[in-house]
Amino acid sequence: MSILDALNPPQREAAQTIAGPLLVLAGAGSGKTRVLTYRIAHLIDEVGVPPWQILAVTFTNKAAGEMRQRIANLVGDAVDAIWVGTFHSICARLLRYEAEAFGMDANFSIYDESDRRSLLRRVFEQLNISEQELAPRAVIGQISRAKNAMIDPYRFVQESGNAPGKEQIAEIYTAYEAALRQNNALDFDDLLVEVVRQFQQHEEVLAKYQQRFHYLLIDEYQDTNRPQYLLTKQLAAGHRNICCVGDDDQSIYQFRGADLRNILDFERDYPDTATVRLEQNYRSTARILEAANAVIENNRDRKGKNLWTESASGELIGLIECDTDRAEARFVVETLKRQARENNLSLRDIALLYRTNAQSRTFEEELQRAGINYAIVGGIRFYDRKEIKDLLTYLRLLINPADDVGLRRIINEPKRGIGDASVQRLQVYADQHSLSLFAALDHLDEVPNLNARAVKHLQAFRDLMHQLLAAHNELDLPTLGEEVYERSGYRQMLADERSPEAETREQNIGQLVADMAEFAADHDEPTLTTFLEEKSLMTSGDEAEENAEAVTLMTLHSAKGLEFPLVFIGGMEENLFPTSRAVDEAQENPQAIEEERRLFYVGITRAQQLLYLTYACQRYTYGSLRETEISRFAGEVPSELVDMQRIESASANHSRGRSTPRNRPAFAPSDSEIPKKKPPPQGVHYEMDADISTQQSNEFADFVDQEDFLTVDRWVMHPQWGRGQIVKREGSGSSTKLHIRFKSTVKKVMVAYAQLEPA
DNA sequence: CAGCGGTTCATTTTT
DNA sequence: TGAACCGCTG
Repeated sequence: MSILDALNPPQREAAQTIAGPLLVLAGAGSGKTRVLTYRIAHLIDEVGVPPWQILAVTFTNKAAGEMRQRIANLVGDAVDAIWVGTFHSICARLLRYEAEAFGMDANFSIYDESDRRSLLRRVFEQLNISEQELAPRAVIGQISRAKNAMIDPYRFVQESGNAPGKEQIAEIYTAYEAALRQNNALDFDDLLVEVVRQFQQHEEVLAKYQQRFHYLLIDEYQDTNRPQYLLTKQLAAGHRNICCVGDDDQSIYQFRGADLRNILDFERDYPDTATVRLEQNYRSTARILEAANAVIENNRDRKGKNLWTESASGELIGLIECDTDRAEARFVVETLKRQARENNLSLRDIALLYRTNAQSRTFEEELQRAGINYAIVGGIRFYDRKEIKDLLTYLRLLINPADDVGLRRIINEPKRGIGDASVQRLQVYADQHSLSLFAALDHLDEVPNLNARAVKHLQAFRDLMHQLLAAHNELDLPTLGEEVYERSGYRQMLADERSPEAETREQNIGQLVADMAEFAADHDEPTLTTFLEEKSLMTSGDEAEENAEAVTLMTLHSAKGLEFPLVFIGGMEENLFPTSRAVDEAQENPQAIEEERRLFYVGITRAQQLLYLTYACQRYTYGSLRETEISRFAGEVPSELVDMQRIESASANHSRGRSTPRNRPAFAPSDSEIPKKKPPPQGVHYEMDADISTQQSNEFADFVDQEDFLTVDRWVMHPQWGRGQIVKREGSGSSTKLHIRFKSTVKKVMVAYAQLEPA
């Protein structure tokens, strides 16, 4: 009797082939995650491998969390010692651990896209380049590409040679890297590239990890880029027990440097590779699978495989023509309502997929009109909201005061009378004396041209930061968050505004503090650094709530790895899906369309039972109605699998932009009567009760001790995770922590912040 | 220095 | 359609 008895023969082979290199080619829905988790459980429970010798790399934090949970179900607490994470989070961790050996400052900031842009703006200023003559976006793209090709500025300069404009890019790249270092900051690309480089230069450190990690597992190997590939190779060189899992047909991130060769050439890199193919699909109906196979067949650049299934044939695939994007959204909403009713589906079973985030709006509007709950994955991350990012930036500065990009962001946020002119003067002084802006604040009397008023405001800001620095050493995480919120004047600013938007922001900040509390409760050593690191490496997909009764809206990219009984893919139009870019590129290089096709393949294979493909003959783009053409991909689905329909809009009343419903019930408001309120904030954050969130923690302490519903075995409601049962209670007063079992996971929460209610 | 209003420009996809 | 940026005014 083995754990592996639950697997089919190829799955079992993949799970128990533990020595040497192993490539698992896992088709969509073939039980890939199952194999990975059972493999790890097998290693620990049946082979006796200590869990800390295992490293598992996933594509998203969410996938890492799910894998952890599923492994825990099999092996229990042993899961805690396994390293599971994304390449980026693992690299960030490595860099902090080994900062000393690597000769780095462990307190580095991690720059996201907007920080990166701000930094580039500064570099443009330095080099006297205007954003008109050179698009920052393009420059960032080129720099990023160079980094991912492991070309440093020095080599870039050498190789830029005669290509027009390259010389200038080289200059910018050099200055950009220097600026990053001055700010003690790394961008996303750096996290990977730095580790690879440092390992090359510090073999003794690499050797340590090579010895430690006896077993490596890399998921979504088809989407690894060059540095990820190199890092994998470096680490695997020790014990050579490397297991890569992937599907060349689902490679959809080549646009950001993923290299299909990593998987196609795996057997060349490791000549003694064992290869296992998982080709039985357990997810979709036969028709859906057949459609997927037929579509991907059109790609030349693939290893080739054929998924099969024992499932019933299922329904035909709907291919629906609509007049406009609005009609498309109406059709989708009507159909999902009907299908949910007829097939007894939960809203959770339904996904609306699209190529670009911009397409979500119409769907959102129609869902709102119909009163259907929805959740968006992607789009704006919670941690990208202005107020959240501002607060996190204050916190970031407490760790790394040399972070000029961060300092500029918050020095006058909220407004405290420090304008651009003053910052500019401070910057000049800082540059002359090779100081950070923060350090320059200590020499205000030496900064030329500052008037008394500016000096006063700058002093006040400096004092504020020093107070917060002191607070950082004394307070626990959530309390520090509240302190920053209060002392910075941010709370006051929002309170003064008295608008619904400000109220939402206040609630979001309440959520941030609650997150900090959760983090504190969940980690043995909750430091600000690790908190910030986790949050800056999170994606919006990681935030999605699973228990919510809501339809899921997301891009096809975000949908990778997920499955739903009912799936709609909208916008099946040329120049949208495939994108106009891909279409243009295909003129010269027919392969250019293949990544789009793989994306379509990913989309189709998300569907378990029912699949609809929809397109609109006219679509609003850039604010005006444009004619469209059906996507070539629609025609690649064999016609015998398709039920084609045209949805007639009753009258041509859509010419006014927002059309009115055809058979509008007398009692329903028309569009113009609906208050043009912004859609509710995405995700789960809008449900929070403002009154509760702004309570002080010590008021809660008394409350907590009085409340008798917070005892073991009782059921409670958590605003984020829903209903759960208390399994354990730790500590007392304001530091009381509870372990609560929710539907799919056990969470530790801090009572003082968790806003629990009896259930 | 801050806030307003006008203009311009853009849409892939995301760790 | 919108966000984001610029320049003007109070």
